[in-house]
Amino acid sequence: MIIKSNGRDVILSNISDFDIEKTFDCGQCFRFDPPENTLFIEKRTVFSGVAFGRYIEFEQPTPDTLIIKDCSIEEYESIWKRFLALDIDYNKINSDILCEMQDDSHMHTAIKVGNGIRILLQDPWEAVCSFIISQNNNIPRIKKIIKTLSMMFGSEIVTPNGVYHTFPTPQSLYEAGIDKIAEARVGYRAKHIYDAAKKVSLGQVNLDEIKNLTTEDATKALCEINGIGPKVAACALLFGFEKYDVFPIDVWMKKVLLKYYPDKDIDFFGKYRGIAQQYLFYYERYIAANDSLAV
DNA sequence: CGCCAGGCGGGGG
DNA sequence: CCCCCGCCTGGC
Repeated sequence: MIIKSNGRDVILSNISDFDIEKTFDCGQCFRFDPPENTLFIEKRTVFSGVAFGRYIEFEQPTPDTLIIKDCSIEEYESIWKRFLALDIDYNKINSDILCEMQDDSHMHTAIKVGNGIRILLQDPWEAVCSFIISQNNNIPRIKKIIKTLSMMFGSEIVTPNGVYHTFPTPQSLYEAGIDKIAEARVGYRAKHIYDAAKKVSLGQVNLDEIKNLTTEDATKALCEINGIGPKVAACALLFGFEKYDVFPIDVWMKKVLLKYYPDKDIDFFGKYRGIAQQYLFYYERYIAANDSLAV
């Protein structure tokens, strides 16, 4: 990978195993979108949004080039390289997954189809809160709720592309209270979001410490928050705490397990089972989407 | 209208 | 201990 700056943007060339569309479209992140005028059918190569308190725009004009707009090399190195997981060798991870799974044929196909997906490293609090919101909910509505909460309780970022808002801090949501949070149309999740905000604000749940715990202990710690169970904890740990050995099981993964792996247990998927899960998840939804187009 | 959407918590068996 | 139901809301 070659890192260069043209004085305005950071330009990465010779990148591999990175697909911006798959990465931002696989249900792990709710705050990045293509420009509004992008047609659904065309390949989407530009995604922009807010993370870590900043507005940022990414463009992948060719498979091996990534442009990070209005960004210095320093900012790339300290924030976006980690966020996009560009410091991680996915070629090696993919072969490790296949090796541990004894070259399982379904996994082989899923990796082929999903190649380029990267597990983003999002802000821990944002991941916790976002996946509390995700329970019993669909992606468009999750996105809408997070946008509303950010507008109500985040701080404003003015950009040439419009006004954006940072993700609300635990403190701002704690101060807001359940009733104000409920005005974002979050439904019964208001008390869950509030409980999370309260416990994180008061230090009853320490997200920095959770980072250093084993996956098992980290899961227990997160489940102290009302509204966090095994599924939400697993997603938060995978997408916000760099825990690759969790295995979120949702309705899609239940289908996958039943269909391809009826007699396997979780250990079969190896130490990168969180990433393996993401490939299988993407693959199953890809098949479902193609089936519905074919009819 | 009813059902469902990337679950969880509480109650009853 | 496990199973199962209700839950806010919006889209179909």
